[in-house]
Amino acid sequence: MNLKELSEKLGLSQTTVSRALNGYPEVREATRARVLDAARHYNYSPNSRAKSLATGQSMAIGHVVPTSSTHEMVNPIFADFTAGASQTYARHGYEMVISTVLDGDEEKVYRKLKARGTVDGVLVHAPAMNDQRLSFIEKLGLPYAVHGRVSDRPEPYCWLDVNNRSAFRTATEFLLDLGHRRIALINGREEMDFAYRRRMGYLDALSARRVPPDPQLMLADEMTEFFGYRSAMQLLALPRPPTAFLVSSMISAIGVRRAAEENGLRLGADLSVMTFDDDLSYLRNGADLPIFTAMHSSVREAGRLLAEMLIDLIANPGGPRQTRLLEAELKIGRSTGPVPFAVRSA
Amino acid sequence: MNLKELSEKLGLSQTTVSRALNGYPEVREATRARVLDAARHYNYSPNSRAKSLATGQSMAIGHVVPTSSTHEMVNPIFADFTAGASQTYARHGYEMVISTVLDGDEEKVYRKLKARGTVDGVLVHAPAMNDQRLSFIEKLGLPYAVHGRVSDRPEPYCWLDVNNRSAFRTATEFLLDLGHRRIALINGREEMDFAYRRRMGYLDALSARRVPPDPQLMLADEMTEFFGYRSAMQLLALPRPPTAFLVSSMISAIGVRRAAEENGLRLGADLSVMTFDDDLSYLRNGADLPIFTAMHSSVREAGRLLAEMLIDLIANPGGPRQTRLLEAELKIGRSTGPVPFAVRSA
DNA sequence: AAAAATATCCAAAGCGCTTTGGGACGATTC
DNA sequence: GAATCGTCCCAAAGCGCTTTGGATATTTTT
Repeated sequence: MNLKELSEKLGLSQTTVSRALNGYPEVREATRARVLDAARHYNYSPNSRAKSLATGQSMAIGHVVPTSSTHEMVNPIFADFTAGASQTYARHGYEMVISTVLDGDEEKVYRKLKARGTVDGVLVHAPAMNDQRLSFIEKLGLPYAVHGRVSDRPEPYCWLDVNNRSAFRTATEFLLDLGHRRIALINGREEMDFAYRRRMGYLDALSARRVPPDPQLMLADEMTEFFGYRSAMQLLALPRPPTAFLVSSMISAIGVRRAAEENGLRLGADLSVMTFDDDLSYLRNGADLPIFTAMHSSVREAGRLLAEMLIDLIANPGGPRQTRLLEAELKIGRSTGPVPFAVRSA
Repeated sequence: MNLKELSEKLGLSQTTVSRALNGYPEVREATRARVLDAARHYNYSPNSRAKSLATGQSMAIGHVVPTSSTHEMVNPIFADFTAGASQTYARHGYEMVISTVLDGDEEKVYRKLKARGTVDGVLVHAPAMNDQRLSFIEKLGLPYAVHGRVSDRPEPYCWLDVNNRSAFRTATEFLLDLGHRRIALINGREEMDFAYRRRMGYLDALSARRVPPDPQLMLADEMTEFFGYRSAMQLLALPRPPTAFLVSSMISAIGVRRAAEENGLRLGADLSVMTFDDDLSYLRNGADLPIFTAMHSSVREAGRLLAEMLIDLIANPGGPRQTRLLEAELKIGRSTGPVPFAVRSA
């Protein structure tokens, strides 16, 4: 069933039917009702390709996900973020188009997306420090919104980010208040902008208390379970091991917990662990009492909001670039406690 | 830059340029080379909407992800599965379109996808027992492939599945061989087809050894960390607690480990835990020695393969429905061991 | 009652591509 | 030398929609 057939059934022109369906005023209400009824009855939906071609809008938004051929890491927050974004898209009649791309092929993919008219805009994930992509996408003239920020980018652009710096400052202060002085930072890869900001927050808090940072205690890598485990095993074997761990993700924190367990250390008593909780749906941080003391911010909500901002930008390309900084919330759980007496007195 | 402009620059007709680009034989090789050069030079990519309209193919495949408004659960394997599928799509020039949908609206979404010509086929996730979707999609005439199977469906359809039954039979036998008799099953929701099959495999092994199943030891729910934790806490508090846990997902197994830890039980010594390892990229089951003894099968590889099968089906709609059953592999880790002596002698 | 304004509808062009049905030309065959 | 056959190219139709620029009734205004 297409527009032509539908209009023939109704004894109307395609013009009138199209206008009736799209809410234009040049059609009598009685006629519009008749058209809508018929459309429902015949299960008519306009062909999206034809519509796109005619309007010049694709009503789709692209997410380009980098996938290295070597480590094949998929960001664990990706699923929840896109689920949030997708809800917004659905509400506004947009489709979500996802492409994975090998490192280095990114520009080619963005260029194609633009040239082929596949999408009306793109959502940029996981920006690195001084990310090259943004100025490239900007030059292409493709509307875009960034999940995170790019340091050293003076040009305005549309972004939404968690205040990673203040979150990690708060977390570090919390641990300092408990008496911890040797606090390990298990961070994400520090070429990533968010990881860099987190380290800054951690250092802010240390220097405010005149605690000299120990480079031995600061590790950074892909935030897997195994990285958390390996880092903790290594640090706990030091002559003067850390008494607290600040871990950039729940997944890695779980690895830290495993290492603690193997060392016979009880969380919250012998060892304190804090983490950043993205509120992943399959990994909720406890129902009543949180498993981990954590800085908490829903990545799904971030997806919903940022999608909204991008849609606004597409609708209003000349408008100002919206930005939004979310504050993470401290949630105290069972994984932290005061420095053990043995260490304190040592 | 569109086809018209490109052909004008070349002094050729649109027909010839189109044919040159699409590899048709009616064009001289010298001309084709000239056209390809120009296309590269001007960064020309054909508008995908126009192409779709002309060919009737959308070169896109839909993934419809159910999202309940109440629990908002995103399947943790989703990201890895789609990453795999997406690689295949990219290789074949397909786009991946993802829609989330609230419970109950599924038929509407599939119908729209078909009527609007947004996709050439769909990939069906997480089929339930006797899933209604398949016959509906079949009736719509939309090519589809299923990740998993649907019991009690006599009609042929394209699917790829892990042999869940044999995997859980093997796992249970492994635990029985270690002397365990009270083996808990922490399963996914048993309306889901895969969970039902897993339970069957578990029961197969028990009955082959004449171990009567204890309904108290069989729990099923959404496979979150918390569900694993809560289940284990509950079961370990029984008068005669299980000595082994067979857990349907790594995430829940991590929850079980947390419960074991809180009860002061060492994995592999005081308590055995086995799980199913989908080889998620952010949750690799150990580098050298696996954390958990597990049945192992890569869900990313599943995505790659199934996408390939769906593309075949779209290219050859009259052809036979391909099916594929993957066997999971037993990987022995540190989380299992013989029944503790205290229990054995009790 | 005539003129102007408004409401309601339609024919046709156009979005950028593919594909059908030739046409022109040189090479081959009889 | 005419008929046949490939080779190489083109004009135009068509995919299903939106939208422009009227056309025709119907009201409203003067």
